Amino acid sequence: MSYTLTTPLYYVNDRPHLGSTYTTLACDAIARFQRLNGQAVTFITGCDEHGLKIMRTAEAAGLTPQAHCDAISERYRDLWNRWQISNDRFVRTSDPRHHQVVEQFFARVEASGDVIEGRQQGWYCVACEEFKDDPHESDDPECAIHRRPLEWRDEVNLFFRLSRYQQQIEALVAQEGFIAPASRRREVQNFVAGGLKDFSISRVDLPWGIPVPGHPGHTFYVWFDALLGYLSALLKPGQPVELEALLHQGWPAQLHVIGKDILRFHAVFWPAMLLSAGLELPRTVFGHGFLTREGQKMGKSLGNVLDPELLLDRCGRDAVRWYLLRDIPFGDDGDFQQQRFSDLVNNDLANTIGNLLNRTSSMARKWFEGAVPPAGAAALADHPLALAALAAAERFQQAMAILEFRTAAESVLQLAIGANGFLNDNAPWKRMKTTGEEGRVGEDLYAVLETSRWVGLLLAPLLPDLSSRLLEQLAQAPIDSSSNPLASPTPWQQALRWGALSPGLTLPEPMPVMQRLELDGPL
RNA sequence: GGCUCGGUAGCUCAGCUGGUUAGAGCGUGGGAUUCAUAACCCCAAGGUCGGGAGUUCAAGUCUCCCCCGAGCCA
Repeated sequence: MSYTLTTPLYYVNDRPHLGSTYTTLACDAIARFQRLNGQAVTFITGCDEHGLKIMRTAEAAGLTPQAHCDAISERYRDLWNRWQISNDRFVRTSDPRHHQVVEQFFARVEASGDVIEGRQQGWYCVACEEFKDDPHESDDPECAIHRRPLEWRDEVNLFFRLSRYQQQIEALVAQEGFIAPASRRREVQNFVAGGLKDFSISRVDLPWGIPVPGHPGHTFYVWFDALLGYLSALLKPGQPVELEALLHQGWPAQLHVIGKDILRFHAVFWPAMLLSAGLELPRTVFGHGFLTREGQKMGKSLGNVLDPELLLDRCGRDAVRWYLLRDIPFGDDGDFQQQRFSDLVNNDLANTIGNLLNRTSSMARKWFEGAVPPAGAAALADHPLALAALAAAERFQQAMAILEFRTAAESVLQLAIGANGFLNDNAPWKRMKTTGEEGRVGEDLYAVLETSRWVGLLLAPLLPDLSSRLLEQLAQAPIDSSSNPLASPTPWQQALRWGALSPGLTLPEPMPVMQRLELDGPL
């Protein structure tokens, strides 16, 4: 059982932004979920470091391209560490071993007869690293996306014969589940139906790139080389570079998670390259949406960029993860709204989930000698909260499996809401005043404590930190979702059994597991 | 210009193959309560389901036209 998933390899043109953080957090939740369910996960992320744009950015900063890439990629690595991203690999395309992978891959593609020489003529946007098909203006065309002047190119390049794969790609793209969410499939299908054209895979006079073997003066086009990073990432430290070996250690990838803007590269060009090289295709390409902020696009010109480092420092991992995963439909565009952000975090995490445990633990400690009360009938599988917990877990599993984080989060939240309601209905604080009712009170408290344990468990892939704190308050070991499982069923799966909380267990002093977010002023 | 995806309560969204009084969360207003992180629980407020026409016994849910937003291709 092996599950490989990837984030895009982030282009090191600039420091990490919220978009890449969003993608990476989502992948992290998926990776953790898969591990908890027994999969041996290889979670890949990394940086894409070649190309003219990088070279110029480095130049402008007075650095060599390598020094620039070292610095930026380090920021990514550092940021992911601080977010506690559980990636297994961090690949860099300037790594010498990646060069070897690219060379071997190219040799296969060339052997398939898919590399030809061609003349590339047209307007080029350095920021996109793409030729623009047909800019209207004749004199000084601009890139519509970057609003920067296009550069005229006329050079002899190597081309990949994408056109030969027309039928195979058409079939692939039409396949249920290959492109997700399904709403994005049409767009790609239309593009493919328009006829695939060979695309250039090399550049001349671009020193910051991987030299094309047998073609002096040519370096590989960034995208050709960057996509292959997914393969390089599978190499183990010190392992000799051999493409064939990767087939036994994680390839094909189960899932590429990307932003919707690069869907075409992943769903069309990449599979064709793999077909040409005789390698298996990834199972799913998921193109998620973009984040806006208070209804506006984030951008330097607007000065409204939300910095992930600042967000982390001021709000913490749990809050941001919860908001992004629980409130923004994964796949669609989403809007970051600060008011809603703090409302949701405070309501869901602090008030509903945190306070549930806090109030129950307090009562148990006060009336049952600081310990988990005797379970009695509450340990039975037909207890209303047992049924609720089971139903929530099922819904959670189903939703996570199809990347519907919102539904998954919602199911956990509903479980906690139900438990709060249960407490109010049974009012143990009232009952406690009547003699002879302790047994019943104990059962009710046990049921809610047990429910809280389930909440803590289910939260593990989404909010590993909060999950640990929740479990700690229940004297339970934290759940490790960052390393691959050794046993089957996994400890997590084993823990998801109603009644596993031991009566008599000493409860630690209640401490709020989630601080309310008090943001004065905009982030 | 062609195509794709959206337009449902103040906000973010659910509403499967058409069928009882259109739902949830947040926000707002009221009530109840004291175990708890001024938390929790209950109740309410009514949105011509973007607009128009059509199909049907019946349409938010299908068809056509139009308007608005986002995007892809030209």
